[in-house]
Amino acid sequence: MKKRTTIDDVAREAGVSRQTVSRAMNGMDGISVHTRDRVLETIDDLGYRPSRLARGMASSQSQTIGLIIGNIIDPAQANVVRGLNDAAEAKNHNVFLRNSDNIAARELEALKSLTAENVDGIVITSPSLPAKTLTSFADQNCPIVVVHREVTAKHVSSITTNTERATRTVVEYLIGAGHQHIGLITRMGDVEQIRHVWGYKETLVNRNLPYCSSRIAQADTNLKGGYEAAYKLLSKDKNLTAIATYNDLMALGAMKACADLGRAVPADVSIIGYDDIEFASHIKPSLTTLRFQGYDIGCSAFERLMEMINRPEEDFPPVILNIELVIRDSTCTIY
Amino acid sequence: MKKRTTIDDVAREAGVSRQTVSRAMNGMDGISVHTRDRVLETIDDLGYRPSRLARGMASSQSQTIGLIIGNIIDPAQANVVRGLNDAAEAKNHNVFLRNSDNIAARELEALKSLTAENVDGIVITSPSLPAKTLTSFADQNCPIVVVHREVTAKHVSSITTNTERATRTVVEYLIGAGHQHIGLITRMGDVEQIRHVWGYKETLVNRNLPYCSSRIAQADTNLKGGYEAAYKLLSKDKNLTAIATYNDLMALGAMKACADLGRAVPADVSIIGYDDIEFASHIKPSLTTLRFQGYDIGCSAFERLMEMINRPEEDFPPVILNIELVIRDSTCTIY
DNA sequence: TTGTAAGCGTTATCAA
DNA sequence: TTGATAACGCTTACAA
Repeated sequence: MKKRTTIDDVAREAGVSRQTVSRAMNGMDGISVHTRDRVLETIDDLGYRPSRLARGMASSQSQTIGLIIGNIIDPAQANVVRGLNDAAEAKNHNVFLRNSDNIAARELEALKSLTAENVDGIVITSPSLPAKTLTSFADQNCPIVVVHREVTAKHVSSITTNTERATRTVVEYLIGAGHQHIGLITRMGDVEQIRHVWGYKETLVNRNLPYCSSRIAQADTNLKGGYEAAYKLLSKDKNLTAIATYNDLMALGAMKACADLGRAVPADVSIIGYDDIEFASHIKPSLTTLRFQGYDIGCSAFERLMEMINRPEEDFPPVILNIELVIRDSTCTIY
Repeated sequence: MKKRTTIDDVAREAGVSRQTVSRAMNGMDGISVHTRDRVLETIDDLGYRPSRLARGMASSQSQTIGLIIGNIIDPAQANVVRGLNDAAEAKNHNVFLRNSDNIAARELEALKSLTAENVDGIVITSPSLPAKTLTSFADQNCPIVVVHREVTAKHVSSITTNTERATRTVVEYLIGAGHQHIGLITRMGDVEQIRHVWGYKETLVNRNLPYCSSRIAQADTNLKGGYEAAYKLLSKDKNLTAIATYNDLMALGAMKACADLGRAVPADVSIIGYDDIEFASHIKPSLTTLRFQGYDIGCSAFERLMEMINRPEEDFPPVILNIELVIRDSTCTIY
């Protein structure tokens, strides 16, 4: 239990003032090269590390950001966490993580607690909260980056795919492969869910195929949700030959439902996911899916947030990510 | 962009001193019920939230702990994060997360940076680092809870299963089911890996079955690692009828290898995992595995760490968790 | 029961 | 190029 080494210890040891030490370690100018080197060496000798707390107090920048995530058990989202964490670490920033379980009330609670913790900014993925709530927090001196949903406002910026377009891509692909009876497994009500359904409906209508809301099932965005939704869909509509899902977890759940119902994938039913988690390619049959680059998106979200913190008055247009369809063995052509 | 509400604002508004506000909000005594209520009301009116930074500075307790995890993409580990986060949130604590990718050097880096960040304590899962390194950090006024490995020292405490015993349970079960040629997929060198191999070897020897080191493969503890290890094992030893793995991810990878090699699970090869992640029961065939209660363990790790922080001089004996074998469809009896 | 004063370890501001 | 001094928002110790 030794006492903490402080900036004053370094100053005394190096025979300079506290402020000079500060200048040296923060790479500010107004200090001679010679002095800086000596101070840096002393810092090293003493194993000195500045206190984040004291820094935060003095500079009113905590070097800490918040990350609110729906479900960390989902590997796609875990990848966002990993990317954001690595990017933050590289810039000497810390991350407070909050798991919302995709519940709006918990997102709100997380937003409140994080702002109270003096974080410099917040990244939130697939929020269920209304845009208005988000912007009200952003106005309180706390920029927000929204991942996986488009929200445009002062101090708010988005990094997202175009869900509607992505869904069109998927459904087009299935129709092109000869499927006429396509089911959709989507998440519970929220803006993204509406876009998901739109993309689906629109494509069917454009292609002169019947649209039928009974072929849409809403469920929790996890294995169990996907399983139950697919089970229901396939049980009540024997004609379905394909199902598109909101994410890979749901797709894998749907594959299990097919197995339990004695429907072969892809021979009887084609399944298509969204995310391309590692499991997608390590399962039999491997999963056709849309690729979501979670890790990179986590990094980008951090970079974007830093820009917003450093240039508060600037507007940052949303980043719309490209989507890539990865065709594997869970889908096939029918005649 | 409004200015932060401080304790002084509350004090002024309530017509009391700063100290009285502090007493009221921290539930200390030496304050009249009447005054407290008035102060609390003012706090509420003003929407005041104390600054974690200032608190940390003044009390030299940051209300923040560190969590170093091997691989957050692994759902079993993600569950630990979730449990620990929820427990911490309930006690108004924050968590700094570090992903080590199971690399000892990154664990060390994380340990260094976290202690520099004035965390009150650290939880680390399955560390590769030598016990000595861990204890040296613990001595620096930073208690450590080690999950998934037993380390006993002053200011260090463990929550773990007995890997050796767990492995014995698994191998006994397989032998009892008639298997005589059992392979083992384990992680890269580390204390736990040695225990894993011991439990395996010991059981074989006790049951008078040949032990053969070529039936052991070491790999990364993920899907790819499990896939490659199983592929190698099954290719070079056609007699194997069962494989025990270090975790479910590796087991699922192994199942894919079986599929690619045209070996049916469980008819030709029985596979057994460790963790019981959600996928284990949502895959075809469902995975026989040992249950690891990640969420609860995360909670316990936090509680334990709080105890250690509050009672620094006390010794905390390791918690050895019970293991439960969950028999599903990836294993079968052979004759 | 309440208030006053002195830190905690930095950065920011201004003076030398 | 440097250094002294004042914040930052809170807790702790002590005085009233």
